[in-house]
Amino acid sequence: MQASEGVQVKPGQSPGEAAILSAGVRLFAEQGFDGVSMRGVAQAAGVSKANIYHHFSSKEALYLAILQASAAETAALIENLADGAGGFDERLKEFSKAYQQHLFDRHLSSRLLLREALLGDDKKGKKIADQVVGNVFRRMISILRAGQEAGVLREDLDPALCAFLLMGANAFFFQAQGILKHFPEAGFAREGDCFSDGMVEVLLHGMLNQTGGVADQERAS
Amino acid sequence: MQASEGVQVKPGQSPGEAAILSAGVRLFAEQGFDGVSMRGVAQAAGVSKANIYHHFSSKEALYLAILQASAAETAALIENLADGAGGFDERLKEFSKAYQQHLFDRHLSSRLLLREALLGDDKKGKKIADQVVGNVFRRMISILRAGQEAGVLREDLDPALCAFLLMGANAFFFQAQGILKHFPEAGFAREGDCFSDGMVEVLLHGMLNQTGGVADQERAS
DNA sequence: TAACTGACCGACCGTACGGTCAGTTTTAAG
DNA sequence: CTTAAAACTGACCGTACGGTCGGTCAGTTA
Repeated sequence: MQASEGVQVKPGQSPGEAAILSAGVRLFAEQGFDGVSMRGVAQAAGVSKANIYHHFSSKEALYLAILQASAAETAALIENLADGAGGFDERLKEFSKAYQQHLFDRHLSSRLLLREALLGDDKKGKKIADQVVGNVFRRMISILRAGQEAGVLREDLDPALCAFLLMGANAFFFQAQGILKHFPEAGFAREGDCFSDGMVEVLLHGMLNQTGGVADQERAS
Repeated sequence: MQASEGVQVKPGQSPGEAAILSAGVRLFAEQGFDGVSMRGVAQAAGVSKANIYHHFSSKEALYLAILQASAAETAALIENLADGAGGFDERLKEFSKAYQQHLFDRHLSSRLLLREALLGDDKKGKKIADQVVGNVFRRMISILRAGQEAGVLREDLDPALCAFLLMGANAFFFQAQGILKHFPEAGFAREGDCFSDGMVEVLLHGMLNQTGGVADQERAS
C-alpha cells in the first residue's frame, strides 16, 4: 500500500480534513462527480458525513477544493518541465518523458483533471485551460517557434498544432492505458518510456523512409 | 434543429422506443451514466418513465442498448475506412480525414464510446476494445506493416505505436474540441480538415527540417 | 474553574432516485 | 365488431441521496 497521492497534510489542516481530501481525490478520479456519494467519501475517509460538512460547505465545494489542489500541484510541477537545456531534440524528448512520468506519478489528479477538462462543462473547462495547461501550452508553442527561427523546425508547420500533438499524444496514451492492456499488439504500452521515446521519434523525424537523406544511418546507431 | 443522431427507426421499433433511444444517447453522451435520471430520459423523450421500463428492463439495460447501437454503427462505418486505394501517404491521409469526419458527424455516439472506453470499468472497456476499435486497430497495423515491407515505412518503428498515434491523435483532438475553443493560438481547431492534414503531415514527415534531403522542395509545392 | 473554540458525531429531513404495478389506450389481425 | 397483444400511463414503493441540527468532547486561554 503506497501513500495517498496528491494530498499532503498542510499546516492548519486537521487529520480528518486530510483524510477527506485524500479519499475524495481517489473516489472522484475513479467514479466522477455524480458517481460519488458523500457517505462514500465519509466511509473511505473514516470520518462521519457531518464532519465533511464541517470542513466543506457542500459536495460541490469539496469537489472544487480537490480539483483546485490537483490543478495547482499539477501546474506547479509542469511549470518546470520546459526549462531543460540541450538541443532542440533533447529538450522535446525530455519534456515528453517528464510529462508522461508526471501523469503516471499523479495518476489520480491527472485523471480528475483530464476528466474535467475534456468532459466537463465549458466554465470548468476554461478554468483548467487557464490555470493548468494554458501556460505550458503557450510555453511549448514559444519553444517550437524558437526552433523555427533557428531553422530546426519546419517553417510550414503550425507550432500550436505541433505542441498540441506532443502534449495530446501523452495525455491520450495515459487515458488509454486501461484499454491498451487488452491489445497484445500494443507492446509499447507495457514498457516504461517506450511510448514516449517512440512517439517523439515519430513526431520529430516522421514515419516515412526519407528517400535521399543520411538520417537513416544516423538513426540506426 | 437537426435530426437526432444515431438512432434511426428500425422495423419493429415503436416511435416511443426510438424517442427513448434518441434522447438517451444525447443525455448519456452529455452527462454520463450517473448524471442521467430515468425521469430525465422520459421527459426528453416525451414519454412516461414507466414506458421506458416497458421497453428496457433497467437503466443499465437501456444504457447497454444505446452503447451497443453506437458501437455497432461506429464499427460498421469505420470498417470501410481502411479500404482506400492509392499510395501509402494518400491512404493514411484519407483514413485520418474520414475517421475525423465520422467522429464529428456522430459526435454523440463517439463521445459516449470514448467515455466508456477511457473511463469505464475494465469489462465494458474490453467489450468496446473488441467490438469497435479492435478490428480497425489491427487493420491499421497490418497496413503499416505492409508499408514497412514495401520499404515506405521505417523499419525501426513499431507499427502498433504508429497506428495508435494516428487514431489517438484524432480521438484526442475530438475530445479536446471544447477546451481548444479557449485557446486563440489553436487556429487549427477552427477550420475543418486543417488538423487532420497537418497531423498526418507531421506523422509522415516529421517536424524537423531534413538536413540533406530533397523533400523540402517537394513539400513546398 | 469557567468560558470558549474547532473537530467531530448520530439522528434526522425533504427530495429524487430506480423500479413496480394495475389499469387505460392504441393497434391490428380474425 | 371482437379480441388479444402491444404501447403507454399515473400513482406508488423502498431506498439512498445531499444537507442540517443538536450535542459531545478535547484542547486552549484567562
